[in-house]
Amino acid sequence: MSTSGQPQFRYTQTPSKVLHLRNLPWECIEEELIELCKPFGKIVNTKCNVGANRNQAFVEFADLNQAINMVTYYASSSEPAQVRGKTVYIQYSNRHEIVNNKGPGDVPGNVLLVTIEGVEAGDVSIDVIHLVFSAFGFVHKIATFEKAAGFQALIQFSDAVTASSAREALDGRSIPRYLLPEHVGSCHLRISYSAHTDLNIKFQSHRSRDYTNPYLPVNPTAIEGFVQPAVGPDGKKKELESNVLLASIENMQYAVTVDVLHTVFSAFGTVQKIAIFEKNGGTQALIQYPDVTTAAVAKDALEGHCIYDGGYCKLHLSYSRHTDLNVKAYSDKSRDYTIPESGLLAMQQAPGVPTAATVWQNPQASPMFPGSEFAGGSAMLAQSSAGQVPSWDPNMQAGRPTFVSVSRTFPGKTYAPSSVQAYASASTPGVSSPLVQTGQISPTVSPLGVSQPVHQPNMQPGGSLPPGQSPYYG
DNA sequence: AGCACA
Repeated sequence: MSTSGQPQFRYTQTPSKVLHLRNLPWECIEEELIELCKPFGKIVNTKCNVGANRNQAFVEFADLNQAINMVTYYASSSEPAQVRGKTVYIQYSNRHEIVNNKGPGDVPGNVLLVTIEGVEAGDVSIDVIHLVFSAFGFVHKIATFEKAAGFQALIQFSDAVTASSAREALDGRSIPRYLLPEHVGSCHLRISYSAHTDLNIKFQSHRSRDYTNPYLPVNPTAIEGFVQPAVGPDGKKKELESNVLLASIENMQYAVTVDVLHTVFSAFGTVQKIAIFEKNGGTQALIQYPDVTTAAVAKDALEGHCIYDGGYCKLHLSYSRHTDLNVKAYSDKSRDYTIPESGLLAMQQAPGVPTAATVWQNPQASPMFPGSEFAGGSAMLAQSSAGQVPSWDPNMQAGRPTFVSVSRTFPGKTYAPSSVQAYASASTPGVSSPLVQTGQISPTVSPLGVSQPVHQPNMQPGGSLPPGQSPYYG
């Protein structure tokens, strides 16, 4: 069944109504493809900006003869096919139809997902991002974070039209050099659409902003300047407490699923959300409780204990810097128990950020806050007039007008007052969970028994039960 | 300048 493999040469290729175009300018847009091809027939589909360099494209004609016409025409023409002055090479595609799988990032929305390539998180301040994107309209909110893909930002506009104008203008372009630190080489913006419609910004911080809500509290850790481990009265470092626990799972010989974790951690109170992920080759999980107290009890009770008998899946717990996980409601790696009917809702959940089953934003996550001045000391804050779309010139030199120094308060356009309500909804559901007191958890009694005694792995302090008891995940 | 990975 190996049909591929043989290199196809121009003269031996079987005709197809799909043509493969190479050597296009990377900026090439569909209109230009159509312009080039439509003299030869009816175009029913295109796919442009294909390939690593985004310089290839496919065009599908309604009829095979139309494609043949185009190929034969340019095969004997003295004028090569051109787009923007570049010679375009045309051949039959080795496929016979274009499959347009629009990824989630291609569905227009009011929130953009911007990947800033070639920079570290610290290189591009949120003010610079705000400045750049404000050129296209009022930026409501920005959340930045680091992912495998690199430094990313979600940028929320009023509507999809504004967002798409920003995308059209900026995708593939670079942030002007003068807005970047010296050491940054190139930094291309890769822009797609997020499925989010309204970002949930909890704090104004150096990595997230809500420009619609001047009353939003400033990240407390930002005010302090640094997130430094608090020092207890005894002078020892005290962990910052949190309602979210970070569990590292050691010696993970058996599958640890969301359900298993839910069972284990529910013994101490309502578990709101769980996210499992891989880090440094190990498995970790975040478990969110409604409050710090519950988390503290669970942490103390479970620390160092094993999910399975025999020392398997040993838990090490610490407090996360997260306070509210933003997870898919229902996936194999995450669960949001605060959403009713999460099984159904899971289908509609917004996969705003690609690649990960779990996504969370944390305004407090970075340990550093640059400077005491809240706006990060940036003198580059600019307030461009919302709604206007200045032309974007990446070669723009410093010293251009438009910069005004803006105070360290946030540009206080109070738009939708309704946005305030959104924050109220971010709190915990009104489930008062009966806490299992620490004292009640004898080291020899499995807390698992509390909730789901049947068919669940045994929570053992150190494998002291009779050996040979196998976990139910075998 | 050489085939789409959503």
